[in-house]
Amino acid sequence: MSTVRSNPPLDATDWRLLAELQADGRLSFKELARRIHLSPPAVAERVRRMEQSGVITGYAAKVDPAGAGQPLLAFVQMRCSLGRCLLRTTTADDLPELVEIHKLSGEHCTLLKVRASSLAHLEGLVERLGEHGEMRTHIVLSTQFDGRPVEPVAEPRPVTPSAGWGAGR
Amino acid sequence: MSTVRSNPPLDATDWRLLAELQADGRLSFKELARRIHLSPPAVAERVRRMEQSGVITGYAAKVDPAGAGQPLLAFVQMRCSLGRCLLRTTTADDLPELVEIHKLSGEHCTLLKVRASSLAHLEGLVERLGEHGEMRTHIVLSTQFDGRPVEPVAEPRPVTPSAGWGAGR
DNA sequence: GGTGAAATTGAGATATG
DNA sequence: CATATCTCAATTTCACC
Repeated sequence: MSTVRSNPPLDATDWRLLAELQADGRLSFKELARRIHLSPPAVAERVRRMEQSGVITGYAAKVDPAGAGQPLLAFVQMRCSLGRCLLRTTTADDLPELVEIHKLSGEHCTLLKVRASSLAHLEGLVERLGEHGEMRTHIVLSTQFDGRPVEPVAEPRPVTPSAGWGAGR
Repeated sequence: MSTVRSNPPLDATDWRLLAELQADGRLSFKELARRIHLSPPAVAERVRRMEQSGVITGYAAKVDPAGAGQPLLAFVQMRCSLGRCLLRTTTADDLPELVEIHKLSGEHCTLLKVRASSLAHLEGLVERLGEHGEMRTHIVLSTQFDGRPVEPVAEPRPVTPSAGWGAGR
């Protein structure tokens, strides 16, 4: 509801809670409290704060696309033709196989992640997408991992500047 | 546990359950039953079957990466140098910002999806990845959607073959 | 901000029709 | 597959530290 604002940074306890809840979103406060050595009310308050601040956006069942009949995955780089841009001429309901849309820097404007049930299905899909502009399709042969939980990252270490170039300003 | 086998195809009721559970993974059987007009035990049996057959792989809290301090997203196409392949010289724990790894057909062998807390962070990360081979980085400017639920897709319609070419075999 | 304990509410697993 | 009962567990709210 509220606009995006910088939330108070997450501490180590919050990250432990997030790790547990991303691995199993149905854990009770009692079980969570046991795992991170805190009391259930304390856990409940932290979780509620992360829910209300937008860090936790919801809870979902994880579905295996292959198990659900969509074993094929591909990425499609697109450069839309003027007036035929996919985002302006098509709605999400028309393309259920489209699972991600990102606008990119660089020479191709859009990156699509698509799932399909068969090569024939993928072929038909690529045919349809081709109506919207130039594109380049990459079929995924295997996936090492996907949907990895959000984890804390190390603070950015400053890049060691080459001697003689000094700081950027 | 068991090997991947073709499961009995999902019917319309299963897909409705999956839609509800992907939108809210904490719904009770009672509430699920109310929404799809079925009895709680019937719902429970369907959900259990999908869990055991591997269609539903688990339940997870959804975390907003930006809210968790990682607002930047990028895709990195890589062609690993021989003997320096990322997958063989690095472990997942060393690169928490790496959220997806896909091996691709085409001229670049690998596509990485990475998250970072800042441009400085991303810069340092790209520097590290560069040690493993030739690469091409695409920064995401905006995301229309991501983590879209798995939905039923229309059966592949056969591509209309050009007259005069006949069937493929 | 976290701990402890009690009461209320609700979920899930039966057995039966 | 629907209905109904039962048993068990979790959440919430309070007072205290």
